[in-house]
Amino acid sequence: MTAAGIRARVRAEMSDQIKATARKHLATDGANLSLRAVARDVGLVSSAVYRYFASRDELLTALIMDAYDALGEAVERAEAAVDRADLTGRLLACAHAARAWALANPHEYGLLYGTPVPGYRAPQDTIGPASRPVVVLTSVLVEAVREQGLRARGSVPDPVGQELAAVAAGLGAPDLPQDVLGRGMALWVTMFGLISFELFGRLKGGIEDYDAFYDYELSLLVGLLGPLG
Amino acid sequence: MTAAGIRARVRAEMSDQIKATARKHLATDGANLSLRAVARDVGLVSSAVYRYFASRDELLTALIMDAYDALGEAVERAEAAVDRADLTGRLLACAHAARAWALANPHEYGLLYGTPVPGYRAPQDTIGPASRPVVVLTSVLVEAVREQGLRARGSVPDPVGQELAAVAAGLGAPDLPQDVLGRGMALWVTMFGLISFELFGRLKGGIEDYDAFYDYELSLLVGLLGPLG
DNA sequence: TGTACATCAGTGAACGCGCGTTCACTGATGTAC
DNA sequence: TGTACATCAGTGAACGCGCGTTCACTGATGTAC
Repeated sequence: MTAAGIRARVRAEMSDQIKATARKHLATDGANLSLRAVARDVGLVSSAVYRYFASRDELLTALIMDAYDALGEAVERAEAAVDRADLTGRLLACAHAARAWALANPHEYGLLYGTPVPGYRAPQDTIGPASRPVVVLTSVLVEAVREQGLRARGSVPDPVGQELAAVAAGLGAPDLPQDVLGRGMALWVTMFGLISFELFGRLKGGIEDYDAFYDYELSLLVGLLGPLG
Repeated sequence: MTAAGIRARVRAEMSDQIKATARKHLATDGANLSLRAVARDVGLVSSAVYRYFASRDELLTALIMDAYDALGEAVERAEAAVDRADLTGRLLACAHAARAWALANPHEYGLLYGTPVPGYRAPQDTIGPASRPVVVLTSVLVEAVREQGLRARGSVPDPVGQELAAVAAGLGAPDLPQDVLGRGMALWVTMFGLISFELFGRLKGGIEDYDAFYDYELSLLVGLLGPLG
C-alpha cells in the first residue's frame, strides 16, 4: 500500500471513530449533539474535529447519511433472503427489518424520522439513501402485480392519482397501478407510524407485546393490498 | 371581584403570556427551549419567570398539557358538530381536526408526537389530556357497533387480543370487539403517521396536494373497518 | 544516503456567546388594627 | 382615617457551566533532490 493510501485509511478510521462516538452521543443529547463532547470522548481537542468535518452540521449530515444507508441495507438484505415467490413474506421481511433496525438504533431512527433538527437543513445528497427502503417495497409490489396478479381494487381520485403515477415513475415502476401504490403507501406510513409510536413511547400503558402488535397491524395493512401469494 | 381574585387573575394572565411566548419560541428552538430567551421576549428578567414556573421542565410540561388539551378539544368539537348518524363523517371529522390542529401548531405537534425531548420525563398528569382524541374515536367505534352493526371481520390472535381487550376496557368500552379496536388503531396510527410525514417533510418531492392525499389514505383505512353508515 | 522541504493531524488559547438557577434586594399593593 | 405590617412580582448580579469556531503553532511523517 502506498504511503498516501495508508494516510487515507488512517484518516478514514479517525473519521469513523468520530462518527461512532457521535452516534453514542445521540442517545443522551438527541439532535443537539455537542461537537466538543464528542471530541472529548474521542480523545481529541475540539478544534481537531475540524480536520474531519467542516462544521457540526456536516457531522450531523454524515450521521444521517450513514443511518439512511444502514437502514436501507438492512431492509434490502432482509428482503433478498426471502423466497422470491413469497411476496407477502418479502413485504413482511422489509417491515421487520425496518423495525429491528429502528429498535437497535433508536436515536438514529429519531434523527431520520423524528422531529426535524431545529436549524438543520438536509442537503440534497440525503435523498438517494433515504429512498432505498421505499424502492425495495415498490419493487416487491411491481413483482406482485406482474407475477401474481395483484390488481387495483379501486380507483384513485385525482389529483392523488396523478401524483401517485408520477411517484411510481420516479421509482422506476411506471406501470404500477396507482391504487396499488396508494395502498402500499398506507402500509409504508403505518409501518413508520407504529415504529415511532413504539419508540417514542406513545403506546405506553396499552400495548406491551410490541412484536405481536406490530405483526397484527401489519397483517391488516398487507390484507388491504389484496390477495397475495 | 376580591383583591385576591384580581391578583390571581393577573398572575394567570402573566403565566399565559409566558406560555404563549414560549410557544412561539418552539418554532425556532424546537424542544430545547430557552427560558432566558422567553423571559427577554416577555419583557421580564430571566429570574422572574421562576415566580411562575419552578423550572424549565415545568414550563415545558405546561406547554405539553396545553397542547394535548387543545388538540383534544379540537377533535371533540369537530366530532360533535357532525350528524350523529353519520359515523364515517364523525371519524373523518376527528381525522381532519387532528391534522388541521397539527398544521396550525406544527411545533406543538412535534412536542407531542415527535422525538421525545432529551432528558425530559413527562409527568403522570399528561396521560389524561393525551388520551382525549383516542377516547372520542373509540366512542364513535362503539356507536358504530351498537347502532349500525359494525362487526369484527376477523379474529385477533393472542396476546394482542387480550391487550386490546384491556385497552378497550380502560377506555370505557369493554364490549368493543378486539378486531374493531385493532382496525381502529390502524386508522389512528396511520393518521399520525401521515401527519408526521407531512409536517416533518418526509413526503417532499412526491406528494404536493396533502389534503387530497390525506383524504385518500384515510378512506382506505376507514374502508378497512368495514361497511359503515 | 543525507538533507531541505512540504504536508497535515493535532494543540491550546482565545473569541464571544448563551444557558438554568440562586439569592438578597426593592417597591408597590393590599390588610389589620 | 392613618399607620405598621405582610405579601409577593419583579430586579440585577452572580454562580458555574458549555458551546461552535478561528487561528497561529508544533512536530511527526513522508517526498524530492
